[in-house]
Order: sequence, then C-alpha cells, then structure tokens
Amino acid sequence: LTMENTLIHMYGNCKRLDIAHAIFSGTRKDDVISWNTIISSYTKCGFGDEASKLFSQMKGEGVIADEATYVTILNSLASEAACDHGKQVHVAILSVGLNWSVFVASALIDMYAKCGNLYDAQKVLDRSLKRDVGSWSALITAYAQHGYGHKTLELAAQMSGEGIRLNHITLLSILSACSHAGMVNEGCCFFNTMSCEYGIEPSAKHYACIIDLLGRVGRLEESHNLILRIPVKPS
RNA sequence: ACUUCGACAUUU
Repeated sequence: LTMENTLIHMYGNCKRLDIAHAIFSGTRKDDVISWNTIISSYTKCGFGDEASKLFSQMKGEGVIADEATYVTILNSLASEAACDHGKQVHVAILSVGLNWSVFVASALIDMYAKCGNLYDAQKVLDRSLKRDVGSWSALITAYAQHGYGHKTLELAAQMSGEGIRLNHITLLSILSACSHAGMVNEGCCFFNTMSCEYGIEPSAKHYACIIDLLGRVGRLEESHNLILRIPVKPS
C-alpha cells in the first residue's frame, strides 16, 4: 500500500490525476494516507471542488480524518476562499479535539486570512493550545498581506516575547509589510540586521522585497546598488 | 512531516 500511496503522490505531482485516481480506485479505500494523498493531489492541481467531494466520500466510507486530512482540506478551501465551508471544517476540528495541532492552526489561520477574515484568524492563534513559528507566521503574513504594517511588527515583537525566533518566512512577511506600508526605515533596519540579529542570511526573495521597498519610495540609486551587490543566485 | 500534511515575497 505504501507503494500505491507513493505512486498516487507521484502522478498527482505530475498533474496526471487520471492515473493517480485509477491507482487510488484500485486500493481498498480504507487507508487515511491514501485518501490524504489523493485529496492533496486534486488540491494541488486546483480542483478544490473535487477535493471537497473526496473528503465527503472519505467520511462516508467511515475513514477517520486525521491531522493531515484537515490541513489538506483547509488548504483547498483557502485557495478557493470558501469561507462558509471553512467555518464548518473549523467546527469539526474543534469537535474532534485537534486544536492542539500547530499545523492545523496554521492552516486555519491561513484559510481565514485568505477569506479576508482577520478577526477569526487572530482568534485561532489566541485560542491555540500550542503556538510555533509557523502558526505565528501565518497570522503575521495575514496582516502583512492586508497592508497592516504596524500590526505586523507588533505581532513579530509579541512572538519574540514568547521566545520564538523569526525565521526566513517571518522576515519576508515583515519586509513585504514594510514595503506596502511605506515603512522604509523599519524595513531597511530588519534587512540590515537579519543576519546578525536572527541568523538568517537574506535570500533572493528578501532582496526582491527590499529592492521593491526602495523602489516604491524612489530610492532607485540605492535599489540599483543593492541589485549589483546581491551575493545570491538571481532569479 | 522522504508514502500523505502548515505559514512564502515581487510584477498583482
């Protein structure tokens, strides 16, 4: 069965859902990993509606959804901004007691954020039994993408206060937030100190963000100089 | 979390 699951995953990644589904259909359909794999394949190919149907079928077959199932289905709902269905899944998660999972929390926060519901996204983090850099970053990214620059930095400070260090994704969201909110000095400060302060060497994505930030406020010369001095592989 | 599974910037 491990072989079948591996093949479903492989064909799903190659966008060959026909083959993936044929292999899945050949199994006994009683293995949660097989279901997770086929649902994930449909999600990655952009067929969220099919993923939701399979999720219903899975429950109909009496297979118990696990942490990975919920994370996968939430990703699918997030990409479609399916807020009502997302709420229902959230209720189901609470009823099976999966709110200890940082992975489920991240996926819930991301789902609410992509639905434009920052209020519920914040509530998920506040009520999480466990928080890690991933669930914090999900919320920080949410505020960053909605243009709340000061709130983004405030949350990053709160996270640090809990003893959780910023990682490359958190820093990327912070730089993006500073760029969109016109917080030039703050953005430059994070960029210049991220290596010594947080032990994160700027990647091509971080460079892209800081160059964008400088460009937006017309500091094109500095922006250009920075481009010439990028030590990482350009994309 | 290498059989499945979270947060990912720019042009947008």
